[in-house]
Order: sequence, then structure tokens, then C-alpha cells
Amino acid sequence: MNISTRGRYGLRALVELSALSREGPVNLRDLSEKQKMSIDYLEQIFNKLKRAGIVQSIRGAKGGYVLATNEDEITVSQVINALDGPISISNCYNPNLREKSCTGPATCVTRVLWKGLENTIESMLSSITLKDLRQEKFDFKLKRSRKNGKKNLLRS
Amino acid sequence: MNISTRGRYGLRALVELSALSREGPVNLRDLSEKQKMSIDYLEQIFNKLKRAGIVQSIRGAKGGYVLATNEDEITVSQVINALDGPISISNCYNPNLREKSCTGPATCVTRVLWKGLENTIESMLSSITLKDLRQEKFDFKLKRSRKNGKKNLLRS
DNA sequence: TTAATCTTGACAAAGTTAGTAAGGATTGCG
DNA sequence: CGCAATCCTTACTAACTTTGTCAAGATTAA
Repeated sequence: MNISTRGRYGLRALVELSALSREGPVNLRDLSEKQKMSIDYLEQIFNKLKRAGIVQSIRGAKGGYVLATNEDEITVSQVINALDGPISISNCYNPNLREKSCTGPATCVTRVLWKGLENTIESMLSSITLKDLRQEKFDFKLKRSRKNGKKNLLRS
Repeated sequence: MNISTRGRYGLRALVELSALSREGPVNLRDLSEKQKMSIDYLEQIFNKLKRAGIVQSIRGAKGGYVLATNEDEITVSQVINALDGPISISNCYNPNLREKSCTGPATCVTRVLWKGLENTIESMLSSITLKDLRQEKFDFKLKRSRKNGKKNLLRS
């Protein structure tokens, strides 16, 4: 149970990009130096981000990348999805993967558990944007519980 | 991001065991037939469960396994912990793993994000017991939000 | 034209997963 | 006792995933 380095590096780089790209496109060399990541790996990562419509590229000298939309419209969920694929706790209900799919009933209780956990995580990651991360202001209030007044800020 | 088959098989087998073991010890052959899992794999799994103190073994003919404590004292979190190790979204803050640990500050915002997500998942899985699963009654209300009256039952 | 960038695809070392296999130890029962 | 049922332990391996590296190309600003 892990979000891969690809997803995590990508997210960190995007937060950095989000802070820098008001001044114009940011090139990968700068990003790689700021974030201590290899340029080659970042290229792979940004290629995926571009195909997912999260960033735009500007080719040629003085080129680089910018966010394709507002920083408060890009969620952690979108980023992880683009880089690592959909979050999946268990594949037992996903028939087109090599793994034997569970032979039990469709309402198998552990299946329901994993699916529910998945939905909750997805929900949490959908509620946090690049802007929230850049400003270091985010919480884990789930979207489904709307009546909860107090924000439960995470600071440690 | 995945809970391994080891963890998932183990959990399913334990729910079955929870239902059957009132009558006395249950042997792995029976469990493996009911749940369509290989005996060899189950042996590996139950070995870990035993070392974690979740089940007790009775050796010899007519032996088998029983839960070591009440079914409502064994949480999903404990089971997954025993079989897959602690849930970890990101190792960037864990210094004794091979992966380069993040060079940023300890309060690195993505680090805080992953750690918070981890805590939330842990919290959810700690709130669900084998009994809940056997009875197919559980929800994802987090422990930390106590004022929430309505239960949000997961049934699909 | 040239240097700075992005673009694309191939490749590989290391690690993880999902089991399989084999032999041993313990104990109930006839 | 002796044997069958059962747990116990360790070793092994094929397939897959992760984490990058590398190289050659395309595009564009200056």
C-alpha cells in the first residue's frame, strides 16, 4: 500500500510549478534542481501530466511547463490518477486484471470494505488542490459530511 | 496502492473462522476449501496471524485454529498489520528504508499530506472488527468525529 | 544556426508479490 | 504403539512492478 515515487515526485514538482509559473513557463532543469530529482525522470512524469491535461508544454528555447488550469482546480486525486493510475485497494472486483477475481458473491463483505475504503480515499484526495498544498492549508474533512463545522487542520 | 492478496485472503479466512470456531478449532483444509485458497498459502498466512497473537493454534489430529480473543476485539487494522505490515502511503519520512528520504524540511507539505492520509486510513480500519464484517454491519465514520449522529452504512 | 527545451521509446537493475514445495514436529485415536 | 491428521518452518521461483537511466529526435527563441 503505497503511492509510488512517480506520483509523489510529480505532486511535489507540481506544487513547486504552481508557485513559480506565474512568471512564465518553468523548465524541467530548474524544477529538477529545486526538488533534487533527475531530469530524465521528471520528463517521464511531465509527459504523463501533459497527456492528462494537467500541464501545458511550451517547446523550444525559453520553453517549459505551466499549469493547464488554475491551481485551485487541480486536485491531488487527478495528479495521482494521471501518474499512478486509479487508486485501487483490491483488484478482487476488477475482472480484467490477471489476478483471480474473487469467486464469492458480488456483495462479498470484504469487497464492500475495500471498495468503501477506496471511495473514501478518493474523496479525500479530491478535496485537496495544488493551491491548498502550496498554501499549506488543507484538512481531511470528507465531502460527504457537510455539517461538520470545525476544520481539523493538519499541521504536524 | 494495494492491499496484498495475503492481507485480503487472511481477512476473509478470519471472517470465516470467526463464524465457525465456536464449535471448536477449524483446520486449514476446511478453510481452504470454503474460501478456495491454497492450503500452502493459508499456512503461511496463519503462521503470521499466530505470531501476531490474532489466532491460537491447536496442533495434532483434530487440531486447527481458533481466534485468540473475541471477534469484536480483532480489527481489520490488526489483521492487515500482521500480514502486510504497517500501512504506508509514502516512505519519504521513514529513514531506515532504502528509498531516498525526502531532503525537504520535516514539515514538507506533501509529507504531511501522506502522513495524514495514512492516519485516516488507519483510523478507519481500526474501527471495524471481525464481528462487524461477519455481521456485514460497518460504516466508515471516523473515530475522531464523534458528534456525527447518522450512521452512513455501506451496503453497495 | 545554435542552444535550450520538450518528446518518445527502449532498456535494465532491484525489489515485491503470489504463491509452490518439501520436510519436520506434535498429538489424538484406535 | 503407530499412524494419520494437523500445524510449523524455511526455501525457492516465476512474474510483475518500480525506479529510474539513456539516447536520439523535434521544435523554437535568439
